[in-house]
This record gives sequence, C-alpha cells and structure tokens, in this order.
Amino acid sequence: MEELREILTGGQSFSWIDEGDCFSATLNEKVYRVRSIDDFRADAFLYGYFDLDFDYDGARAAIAAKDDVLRRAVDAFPTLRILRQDPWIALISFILSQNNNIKRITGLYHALSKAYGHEVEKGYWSFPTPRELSRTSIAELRELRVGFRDSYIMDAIDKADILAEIPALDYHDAEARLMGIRGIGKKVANCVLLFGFHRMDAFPIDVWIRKILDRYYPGVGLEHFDPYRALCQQYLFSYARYLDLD
DNA sequence: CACCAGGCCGTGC
DNA sequence: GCACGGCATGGT
Repeated sequence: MEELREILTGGQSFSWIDEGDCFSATLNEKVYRVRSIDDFRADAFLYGYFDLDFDYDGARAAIAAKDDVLRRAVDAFPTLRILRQDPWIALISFILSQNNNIKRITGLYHALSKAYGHEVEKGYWSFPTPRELSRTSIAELRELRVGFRDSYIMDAIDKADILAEIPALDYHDAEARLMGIRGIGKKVANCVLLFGFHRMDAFPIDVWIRKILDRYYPGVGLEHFDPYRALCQQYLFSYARYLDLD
C-alpha cells in the first residue's frame, strides 16, 4: 500500500481511490484493485501502466549522484514511478488540475466518469471517451462544479484528434500543438506529454517545482537533470511537497 | 475575512 | 516580450 500511495494519489494520476485496504481505479474497461507493485507482473495492462520494463534502480542511482537535493528526494521516495496513462485521460485530468488541488481534481475526475462514462462494475465508472464526453455542455459541466474550466473541456473535446499526432512530433512541436487547445499552457502541456505520452524530455513547472528550483537550483538550466529530466522533476515535485517549502 | 490549490487568459505596456 | 488581475470552487 504505502509504496504505491505517492505514485497513485500524489498528483500524477487522479484515477485512483484509496479504499483503505487497496487502491482502486476503473481503467481498460476493468476495475483494478492494487496493493503492491509485485502484484502487477502477471497482468499485461498493469505491467505496462506501471512501467515495469524501465530500470528504476539504475535511474535512481544516476539521479542520486547528481546532487544532494536529488539524493534526498530519491531517498524519500524510493518507489516513485512515472505511470503510463492514457493521453485523453491525462489531457482532461490536467485541464481540471489548473489552480486546483489534488483532492478536488480527483473529485471532478470521478464526477465526469459517473456522469458520462459507463458503469464497468457496480459503483465504478470508466472515464468517458471523447465521444462519450461530447454529450456534455457548458451548463452541465458547470453543474458538476468544474468552474471556469468548462470551455477548456469543450475545446479539448473538439480537438481530441490532436492527440493522435503527438507521438510523431518532437518536444517543441508537440508542446505547441497541445497549447493550441484552450486552457492548455506550458505547464499542462508538459503534464500531458509526461503522464499521457511518457515523454522523458517533458518538465512541468508548477508552483512546487518553481519553489524548489528557486531555492536549490538558482541559475541552473534544466540540462542539469538530463538524461532523466522528467523523472528528476517527479522526484523534486514529491520532495518539495514533502518539505512543504514556503 | 484572507489566502491557496500540479494555471491560463486577456489586457496593457 | 513581461506584469498583472480575474477566474469557479472548496478547503484552511
């Protein structure tokens, strides 16, 4: 359980619910209930989703050797991983995330699922596809309490086909293409690239990353974190929240 | 009452 | 190009 908590409820995915004795999520037309990373080797979907082919031990060692801050971050979150989430789910999730907190983002994610997804198991709804979500309206989105993000979601539905183009594009073109959707700026675009496309050249800079960069890396370019730039970002994000930098 | 949350948009300079 | 206020909502 605890080795998964930061991964599943720490702000990279909003699909997972803490059920007390397990974490649950409705993905891939099933309800998954998980307790430990070791449970995932026999399931093809979870194997890919949890990025089990990647050598995290090797990457962690290289990252920890870069500087003391990263070493402490890695030590504080030894089981952290970057999930391989669905691009559309990541897109809407991180539209919901702007100027919002993790608890409420998770609530909105599941409100959209219940309203427009389909019930896979009693009490568990899939996240709506673009086609399913297209049945919504500005008024209905407001009733679900998404606030000013309503028009952003509507534009994302209209432009969902953009996601199919992203894998063929280099970092800058992919980022620019995503930023053509209303409500997607540099930060959200990088979250979609990282969590939805597993792009290891992405580097979302949110309020927490901003704080830790300003405090511990003044004047340092992002090349410092290569070749594990995206993974460094995730360790630093968790560590900054853990330290509660002010 | 204030300020904040995995920000972005429109405006003004 | 950069600074700034506004924006929905719920929590502290």
